[in-house]
Amino acid sequence: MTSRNTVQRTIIAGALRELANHPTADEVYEAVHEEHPTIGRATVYRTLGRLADEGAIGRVRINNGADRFDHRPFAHYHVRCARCGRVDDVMIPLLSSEVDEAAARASGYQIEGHSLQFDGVCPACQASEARSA
Amino acid sequence: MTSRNTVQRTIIAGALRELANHPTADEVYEAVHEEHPTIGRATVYRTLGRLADEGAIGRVRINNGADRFDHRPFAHYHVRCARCGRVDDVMIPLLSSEVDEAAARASGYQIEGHSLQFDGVCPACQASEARSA
DNA sequence: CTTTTTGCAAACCCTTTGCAAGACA
DNA sequence: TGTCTTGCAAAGGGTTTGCAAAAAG
Repeated sequence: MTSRNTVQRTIIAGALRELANHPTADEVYEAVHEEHPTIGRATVYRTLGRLADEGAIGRVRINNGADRFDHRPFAHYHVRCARCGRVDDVMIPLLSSEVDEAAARASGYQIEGHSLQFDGVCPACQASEARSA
Repeated sequence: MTSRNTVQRTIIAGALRELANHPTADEVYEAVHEEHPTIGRATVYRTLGRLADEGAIGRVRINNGADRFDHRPFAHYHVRCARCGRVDDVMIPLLSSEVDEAAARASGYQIEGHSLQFDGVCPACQASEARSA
């Protein structure tokens, strides 16, 4: 239950903070592993999972793709580019709790939360499509 | 481009119609394969994918889990039980297009759509937790 | 000292792919 | 016919796991 402060944990959390744009666990692993070749992939996956479970970092579950991690622990939505796979923040207000309540009424479930993912085309891919059109 | 009407296609679409509760491709495969042992897994995956792309059936992408298929082709939201993994429909109105528009404004993406997944505890698991509490 | 965490490799789940043979239009 | 689809097995991406050794409290 108690979560120990290991060297690896510090390194991994630090690497996540320095990596921009929602890296996947594997991207964090690559970055960490380059500086600290003894740190294994399993440790990175486990540590990121633990940090996310504890609420210290955010985990962005992507439909049909690797999970991504976010060093900022507050909830917000994300959008994924259908062309290049890039993931960005969508800083709009969270859906009101009425939506969860309506879902609870409609389904009989006890709703614990929701995830909303937008799909679209990022500015860069829009530009390159306009160019080639 | 033209989509052919093969025996397999008919069988797979039929099996999906008979399976309740959003089966995974593998569950469809199991059902189909039992009746028609020559039909392979790849065919089931490919056919379900094609049917979904054509809009004949729905594909429910689950965070962190296998895709599920729905013989009803109209869009609706889903909820997944955090305990048993069951997936059910959530028949609430779709989010207004204003939400997509706000996301477009906030992100610069050209938004093509969104997916909203609820997470919670299904009635059966609620009951079994109440019993053991 | 006790319990958690690590590192490694192997296992795992879900899905896609290459290719030759077969089925549709 | 021409081309789409099938079946098979193998490969692929992402993540988890078993286990003994090492580290944290």
